Amino acid sequence: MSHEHNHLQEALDTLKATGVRITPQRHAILEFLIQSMTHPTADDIYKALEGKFPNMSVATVYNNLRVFREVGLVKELTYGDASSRFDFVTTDHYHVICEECGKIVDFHYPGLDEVEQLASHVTGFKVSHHRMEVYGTCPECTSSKEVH
Amino acid sequence: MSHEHNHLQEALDTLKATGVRITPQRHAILEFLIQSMTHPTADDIYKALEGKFPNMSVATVYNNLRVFREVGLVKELTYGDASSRFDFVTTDHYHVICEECGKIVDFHYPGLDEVEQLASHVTGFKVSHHRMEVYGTCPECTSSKEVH
DNA sequence: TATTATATTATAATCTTTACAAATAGTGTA
DNA sequence: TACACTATTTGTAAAGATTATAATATAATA
Repeated sequence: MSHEHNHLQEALDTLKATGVRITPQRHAILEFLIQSMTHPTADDIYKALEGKFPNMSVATVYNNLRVFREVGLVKELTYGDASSRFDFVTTDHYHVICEECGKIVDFHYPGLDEVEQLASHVTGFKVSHHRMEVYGTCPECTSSKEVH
Repeated sequence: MSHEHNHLQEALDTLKATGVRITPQRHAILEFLIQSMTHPTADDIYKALEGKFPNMSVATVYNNLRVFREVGLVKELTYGDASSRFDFVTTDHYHVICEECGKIVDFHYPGLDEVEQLASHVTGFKVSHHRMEVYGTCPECTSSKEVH
């Protein structure tokens, strides 16, 4: 049984446990998110599935991404550009983003608990979580800039 | 000479040094950003200045915020909600955001250089910078939830 | 299989941000 | 100070992402 299949099954179980109906569209969106390594936008997902679901509405993609987010299956990433990107939640990881080509690469790092603790101490907030992204230039863009 | 005045003067010097013209609108936008503790949206700024500049266009606000960002005077913050927020750059700090009322509070923390280094090492990226935000509930919202 | 609430679809509407062209106003120089 | 040159502002339109709405279709359950 592959990792992808595991993730999908767990996600479906989560939906069932939360009383969220499992429709073909939801199944397909989840499947696509899990196997996708590219942190797609809502429109990416819409385009990727229009072969399988010629009649699917963009609203369906947005609706279901919101449902998945509320249930905790999916994280919404808001960077500077126009549209949000969506990431299936697996283990804790952060993102490095290439400022040239927009590529997003995962990297693992132990959770920044001490930052949360300091923030909580200084501001009096009850802290729930944090987000962090690192920005730079990916190896491909670096090398293509060196060639003249 | 107040801190605000200092910041404003430095900002104007930066503009002059970069060859960016200093217009009344730019002056006012900068002034508002510096004295504002609320990380305003472009529309907030537009509304705040429409008394002083009844004819100012929203486009002017956006144009100038982009100019300030390019010159490094202003940071654009993109959170989950619809519109970007703008922050006058002073010293390095991070933000805690209240998930109940949206309040944004600054806190200082030594730069997370080691995270950047690890990310660079693992992914091969040339890292330029990072962003981080902490989320939680502010003291006011916490106490108002406790009362029944 | 029948029922019922939930999900999907199609479309319109909203909201933020950008593009564009014409009018205006800074800035350096004579 | 007046001129000329160019950047900036303005007003409006357009683009793009996301949400709202109402009618239709469908998943879950007995």
